[in-house]
Amino acid sequence: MNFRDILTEKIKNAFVEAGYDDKNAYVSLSGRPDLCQYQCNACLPLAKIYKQKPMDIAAKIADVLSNDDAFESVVACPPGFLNIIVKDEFLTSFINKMAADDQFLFDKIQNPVKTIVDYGGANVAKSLHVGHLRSAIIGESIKRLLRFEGHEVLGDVHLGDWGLQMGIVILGIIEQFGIENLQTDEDRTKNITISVLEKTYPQKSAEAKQNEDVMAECKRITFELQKGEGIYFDIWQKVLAVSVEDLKKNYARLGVEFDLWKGESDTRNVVRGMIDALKEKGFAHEDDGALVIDITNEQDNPPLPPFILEKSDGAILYSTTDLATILQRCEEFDTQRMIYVVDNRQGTHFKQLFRTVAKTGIAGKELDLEFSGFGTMNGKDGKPYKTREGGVMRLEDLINALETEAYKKLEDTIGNDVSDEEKKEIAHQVGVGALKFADLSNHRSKDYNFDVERFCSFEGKTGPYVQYTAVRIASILAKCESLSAKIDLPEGDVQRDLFILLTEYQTAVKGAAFELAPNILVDYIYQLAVALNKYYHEYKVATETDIDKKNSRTNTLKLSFELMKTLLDIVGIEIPKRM
RNA sequence: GCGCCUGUAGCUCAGCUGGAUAGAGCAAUUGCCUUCUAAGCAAUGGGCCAGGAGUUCGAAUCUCUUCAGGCGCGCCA
Repeated sequence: MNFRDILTEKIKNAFVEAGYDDKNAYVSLSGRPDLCQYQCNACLPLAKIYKQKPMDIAAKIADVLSNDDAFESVVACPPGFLNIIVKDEFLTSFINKMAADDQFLFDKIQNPVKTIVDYGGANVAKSLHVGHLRSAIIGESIKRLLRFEGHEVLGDVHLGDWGLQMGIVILGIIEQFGIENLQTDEDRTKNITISVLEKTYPQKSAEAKQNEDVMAECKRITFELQKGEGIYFDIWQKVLAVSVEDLKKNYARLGVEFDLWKGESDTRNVVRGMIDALKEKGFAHEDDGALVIDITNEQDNPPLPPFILEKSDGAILYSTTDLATILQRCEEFDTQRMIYVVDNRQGTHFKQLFRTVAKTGIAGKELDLEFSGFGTMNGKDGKPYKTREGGVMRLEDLINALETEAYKKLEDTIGNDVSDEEKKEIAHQVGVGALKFADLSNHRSKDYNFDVERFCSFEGKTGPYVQYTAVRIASILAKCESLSAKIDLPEGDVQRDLFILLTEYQTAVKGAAFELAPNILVDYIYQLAVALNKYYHEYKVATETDIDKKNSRTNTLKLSFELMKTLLDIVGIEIPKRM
């Protein structure tokens, strides 16, 4: 059980015993650490209900708790706060139990929910750019958070591989090589490479936007492709294979792993049946040449646009495949909850999608569909991020920049006994760690300013700071042997504060999971790193001559390190062997 | 036009189920490497929480409003 929950339970009992409602009687960390460790504010609102002075109520509660051996003191403070200090013995006993448990006494969820986190956002034939970074990092972290809580979670990259962009790319390829040079698998393997794809889409897409005829041809090819056979389909298969291989490489570099590499195209065999069923049930009808479902209601202002199943040219689009994907997931995995980690700007689309599911009852059961939107990544000027040359920055280049910077730093600080290979490995861990930490420390839904120079500084509240702290602790632990598992009462304020903070981890994890907001956890990790830096600065461990003190300190660091490692793993940050 | 989001230190951001003195990092100034790694530690300065009104014992947090910025409003994703 969570430490603060234990305290809350005691406080609640006291409220009941004193004859008051315990609804708001929860314990929070003190906002005035100079006065107390924890506080409870419930007496203030109770004053009105019971027509008593808040201080009188607080005094009664304090009195009830005066004999509880968990508390050093519970004091009523004007205008009616309860200021709480716990006994060192009580706190330390909890810390020892935490250290003895390989799950740190985490309360796993009782009813695991079958969940899919949809977070890739990657498009076939387009290289990953900084815009994909947020989805990947945030989504991966949400997946791991929920998994840590005990849910059954799958991550799905959900590739954009069946829409208009495919028509655009295919046309671009045909024009480059000639359709006669794309007939055999051998030809296609020779011509369709990742570097070709990277150039083709931006060029052709720009052209299609300018030229109506080109666009019409792209749309026609898309429509033909969606029949699932023929030369366009053959080309598409190769494009998909080449793309996925490249994407896997890039995601792996970020430490992002998907359980499912599904895409829009995977719905191609069920889309027809779904559309027919929706027509039959009278939900879908024709409008302006397109097949749509009306989903708006009177409360919507402005009215919600209709949900489009088929464009007027007969082709389907992402809304169609997204809907079909929901059905497929229910059927294949019996999914109960789906979380979409997607750019905020797609909010309306998902509102439409969820409304469609609710209105048509197409899933056949209650489904928890959530849009977990994230903000746009902007440059220093607050406008969408561009490279110096004005182009979109590729994710690969960004990671390279950070790794190079980390490598430079290593050359200055680390000894010559470290091999170049190891230096590169560390530079990679530090670079990616910096990137993830920086991204995750901002609130998910807010836009944020992307600044390579700031990311590369590696000082202060950054990933490398946290990694460095962990590395230092590991280095101390390597010099110390723990004789017994015992952790003694705190030797002073710094250690006591650390103990209290250690007990807070569960609140951070649960909060982050509940809000789908990894920044809550990242912030906790940072606080823990700060507390640990203070701790090992103030208390020497390896050089301590008092055996008992040394042992207790070692175990304190051991618990801290293990916890840090576990939490860093949730946010996808690795701890290097040395720094 | 309608809707959604944002506005907190010079800069980048936390805090937003209302609680005591609004927190970090960067930047600035100052100490600390003969004892476990200075990517560190300790300290100082810096705020009418965009403006106004309201609700409340109590507001950065809730409500209304003004201003500023971003985004979205049917066949792109």
